This record gives sequence, C-alpha cells and structure tokens, in this order.
Amino acid sequence: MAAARTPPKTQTQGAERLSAAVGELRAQGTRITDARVAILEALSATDAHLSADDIAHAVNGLQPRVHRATVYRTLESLVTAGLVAHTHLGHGNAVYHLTTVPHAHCQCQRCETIIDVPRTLLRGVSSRLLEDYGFNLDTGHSALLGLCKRCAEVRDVGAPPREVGETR
Amino acid sequence: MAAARTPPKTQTQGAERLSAAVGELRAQGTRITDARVAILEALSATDAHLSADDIAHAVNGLQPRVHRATVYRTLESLVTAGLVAHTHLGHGNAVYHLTTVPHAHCQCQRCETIIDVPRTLLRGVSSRLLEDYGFNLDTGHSALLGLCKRCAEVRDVGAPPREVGETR
DNA sequence: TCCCAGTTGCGACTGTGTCGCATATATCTT
DNA sequence: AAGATATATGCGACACAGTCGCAACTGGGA
Repeated sequence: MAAARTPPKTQTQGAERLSAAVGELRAQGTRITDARVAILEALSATDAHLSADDIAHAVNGLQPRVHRATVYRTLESLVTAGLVAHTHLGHGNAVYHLTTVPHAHCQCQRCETIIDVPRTLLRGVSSRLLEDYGFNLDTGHSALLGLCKRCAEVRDVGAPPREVGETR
Repeated sequence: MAAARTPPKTQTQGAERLSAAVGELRAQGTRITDARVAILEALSATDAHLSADDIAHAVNGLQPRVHRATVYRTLESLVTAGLVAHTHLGHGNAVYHLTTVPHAHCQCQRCETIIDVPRTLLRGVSSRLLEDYGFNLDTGHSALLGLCKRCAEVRDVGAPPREVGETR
C-alpha cells in the first residue's frame, strides 16, 4: 500500500477533511454508510495517490466486509459528487485523491513516482488548445509522463531507485 | 475496428512507409517475419490510432495464424526499435502508430475522439517542468484528456455524437 | 416504528496485457 | 545448398483492473 510511504500528516488534519467530506455528502442527500466513511477515511488519512486496490485494502482494515465492487462504485459516486478526483497514470490504472487541493500530475515512467504540479503550469496549453482546437482540457485528469530528475540522470542500468518519503 | 473510419490514404503512401520501416528493421538486425510485416502493414495503411486489438484483427486478415501475444510482443519490440509509438488513452488502453510524424494527443472523454496536436504546443510546459522539477516530459506518451468542441457544446444528455472521418 | 429507494455483498464476467515453454524459422556460417 | 542457432512464434494459462446483475440489507425520512 502506498499509504505506508505517505508523508507525515497530523491526525487532526485528516479528521478535519473527513468530517468536511461527510458533511458535504450529507448536504447532497447521499446516504452515509460504513463503506463510504471508511473510504473517505482512507483518502483523508494521506496525501498519497491511492489506487482502487490500495483503498480496498485500507478499507478492509476498518470494515472487513466491504467488497471490491463497492469500493469501485463508491469511488465513482464520490467523483460524481465532486469530493474525489481520479487520475489516469501511464499504465492506465487510476489513482484517487480528495479534491481539497486540485493539481496536475507528472509520473516517472521508470520509478513510477508521482509529482504534483500546480494546474497553473498548464494554463498556456489549456488556452491554446481551446483557441486552436476548441478542446477543453481537463487539467490533471491524466498524468504527464516522462522521467523524473533522478531517473533521467541514472538512466542506464539497474532497478529504478526507490526512496522513502515520496508518493508512489 | 477504427481502421474502417480512417481518413483516405493512397496505397503508395502506405507502401512507402512499409518498406521504409522494413528496411529500418533489417538495418537494426531484427528478423523480418510474416507477423512483423503484417503488423507494419496494418500500421502503414492508416493514420488512425490502432489499439493492440485493432491491430490483431487487421493482422489476422493477412496472417490468420498470428497470435494475440505475438502482436503485443512485436509491438513492444517495434516501440523499442523506435519505429512505433504508443499513447496511453484515458481509460488506460494504449494505441499505436508509426513514428513518422511525432505528435501529442488530446482525447475527448465523452466521444473518445483523438485529436493530434503538434508537440510544439507543449514546449512551454516541457521546459517549465524541467526547470522547476527536473522532470523530462515525454510529450505525447499520454493523451491530454478533456472535451472536444462538439461535446463541450452539447454537453447535456444523450449518447455522444458519432461522425465519420474522425479517428477514434 | 415502518417503509423503501439507495447501497451493498457476492460472484461471474470482460477486456487488456503478460508469461512459460515447446516449436518453428530467418539469417548467418560454411 | 545445407546446417546451426539464436530469435521469434503459437498456444494456453494466468494476472489484473474494472463492470454487471441480482438478491439482500439499511439509512434516514415519514
């Protein structure tokens, strides 16, 4: 689970996010169920980017009976509700995070590290696409692929470097 | 198969690309097999973006005994050889095309249309990422997601519009 | 407390891509 | 032209992410 490598975060910070998210759900008239709360807890507890599988594992630590399919369906509805965003990584599998701080993503194709970058960085491209092609860019819905600094330097041989303290 | 909706292209154009690709393969010391030629033929015959499955179908029209796994392995080796590029679309499945004209891709999340855009459009982002994060962007390896002009306008209800003459 | 639409658990299924292994063959060597 | 051999292939099994139908359950309004 990527959560293990998550940068430290205070519990209160997570708890705040959680209650805010639950409140928003309630405001929208959605039912508050154990599965939903557990999923939001998993997401609130970390700044990392969690795959549906990561979330399913984390949730099963809290609510063992929650099924994989429920995780997928719930995540989808949370995305629809605007509480959660998902990003498609290179290999195609999606990762999820709370929408508290919208941002775009770069992913290293070698070590798979994800770098969060401000959306403003894509503003120029976004407006060019709109002007020239009428295309409305959804910033951050897919990761920008490439090589991170470290991997670009030691590009040669061997296994990709792994270090702690960085989001997978 | 997306090939059916491909913009018209002269046979000679495809044949030229094919022989160039085969020559390049030979120059690299790779073996020229029926499967490889058939795959390159499929790719040469169109400007569309073909999924591995599209290619497998097209190839089976020429060489019925070619197996799915061979298509995947061959595509991978063609990518390594630099003859073919693959792009990850939103849902994660990859599409392949010859590297004759490098370009980036935008994909509409609603109607799934792919728009080719020049790589220069991302030059600014690319250099910013390098400066600020040391990240080497691989332009065009993943599609930029969003909404195409038509879908952004008729965003409301109903099935996504489908028209001919546009790459899936 | 009752009711019922919204949720869930479950298992089966689809689609995309990978792997191991025995066989075939493109190309090099002689 | 024939032989040797590393490379590529065919095949079936597998892995993984995500989806679906359906019966059963339950959160929260009446």
